[in-house]
Amino acid sequence: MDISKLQRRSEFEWVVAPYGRMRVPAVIYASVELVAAMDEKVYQQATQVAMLPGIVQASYAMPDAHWGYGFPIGGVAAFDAEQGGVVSAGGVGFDISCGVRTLRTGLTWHDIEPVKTRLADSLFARIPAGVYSTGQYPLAPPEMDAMLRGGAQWALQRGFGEAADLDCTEEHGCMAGADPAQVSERAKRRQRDEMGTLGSGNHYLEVQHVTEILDRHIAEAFGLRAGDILVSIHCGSRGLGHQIGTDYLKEMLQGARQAGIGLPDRELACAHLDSLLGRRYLGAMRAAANCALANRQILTHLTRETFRELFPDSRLTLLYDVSHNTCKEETHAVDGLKRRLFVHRKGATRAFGPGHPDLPPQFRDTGQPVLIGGSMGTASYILAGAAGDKENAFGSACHGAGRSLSRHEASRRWNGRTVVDELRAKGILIRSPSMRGVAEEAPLAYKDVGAVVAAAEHAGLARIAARLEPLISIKG
DNA sequence: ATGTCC
Repeated sequence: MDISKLQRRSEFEWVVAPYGRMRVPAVIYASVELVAAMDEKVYQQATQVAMLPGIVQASYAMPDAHWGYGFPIGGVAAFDAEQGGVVSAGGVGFDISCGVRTLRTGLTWHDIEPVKTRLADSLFARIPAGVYSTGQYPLAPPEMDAMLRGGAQWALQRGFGEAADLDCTEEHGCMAGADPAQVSERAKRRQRDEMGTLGSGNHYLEVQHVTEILDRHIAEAFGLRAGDILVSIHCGSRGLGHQIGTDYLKEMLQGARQAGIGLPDRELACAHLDSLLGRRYLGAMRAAANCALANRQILTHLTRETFRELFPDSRLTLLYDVSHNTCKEETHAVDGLKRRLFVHRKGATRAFGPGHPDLPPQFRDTGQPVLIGGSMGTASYILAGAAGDKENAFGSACHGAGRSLSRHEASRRWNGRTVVDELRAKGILIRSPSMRGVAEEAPLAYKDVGAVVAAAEHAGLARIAARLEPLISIKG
């Protein structure tokens, strides 16, 4: 990105003042190196989002931002229904409510290392992964609707997981306002056999160890110590969310034309929040969020079963479950006035800080855990939301390393088998049904996650608590 | 991300 087009408001904050059809500024949080390396498309997309009706305060891009469909991945934008605000399917993303959950295992590196190969093979045998994978829990229509309404709470009632898991899941495991009637039959049909599956692309299940504690107070509150083994699960709403995105994008393109919303880009198709179409999308999107929550809950159950085979006394407890592709109705202070806003976070994690009223009691002192997955074979980080009195980007942070090369370019440059062998030499075991998928996810196809989280911290979005490195990665 | 083009 040409940084001469940006004003540097502070060391890690870059601003495009409104010009042309922009209603608000565009703000990018990043180091000079990250912003210079960003695709020009991020500038274009962040400024075009700033043109949408009812946008409040600014259009934001996180340090891991890259080119997405309509909105940048790593984009945050909030809209006010009373000021003609909109909801956009492209502003949530196709993988609705994709997210990360991290479990503590009570085990240490010394417990895992001798059985690493067996554990990798057991997990790969138990966790369905890959684009065509199906699970063991087909859902007939009435069950499908119950799942779409109940999310992780539904999963718990069906025997997947423990009651305490819900206390450590955003929305307490169930997104309110889900309306299965707004989800097409086609979307439900696609999901029928996909519950409890990881999916493909950048989705993974990783066994990780804590290699560094960077904030002793937060780490202690999160129950993390150096050498601890954690399991992180990154996945979303599979075929259902994708189909909902496809269905509503098409409707929103027609609807925007009829509603007289001038779109700077057809990929920014949207509907007024107070319109029937806008409300229908929100009902469907929230149902997809429950699908993702239920999916991660089932995968948690499968993970626990696998660990119990090798470690009969192991007890896996949930640290937290966060989504990073959402639109949520939240209260935020804008120019000193509290307003109800619809906050789109696409490839961006909610990062509410200490004292935020929406957080469960155990996170009131620290702020919520912000779970940042690196690329395959590289570090992940656990952060905590920043202090509320200087909330940035409506309480949001980055979600991962962010791509630096396209999938196509990555698969051209690397061979999957070679990538697996190189990581094995570093003590990291990869299990995947797709060597092409592994090539697309090669570590060097992503930005440096360490630089991304450092920028997030310096920009005041969140505070780094712990660094994790992978031992085993089950890839889709 | 995705029955990787209904």
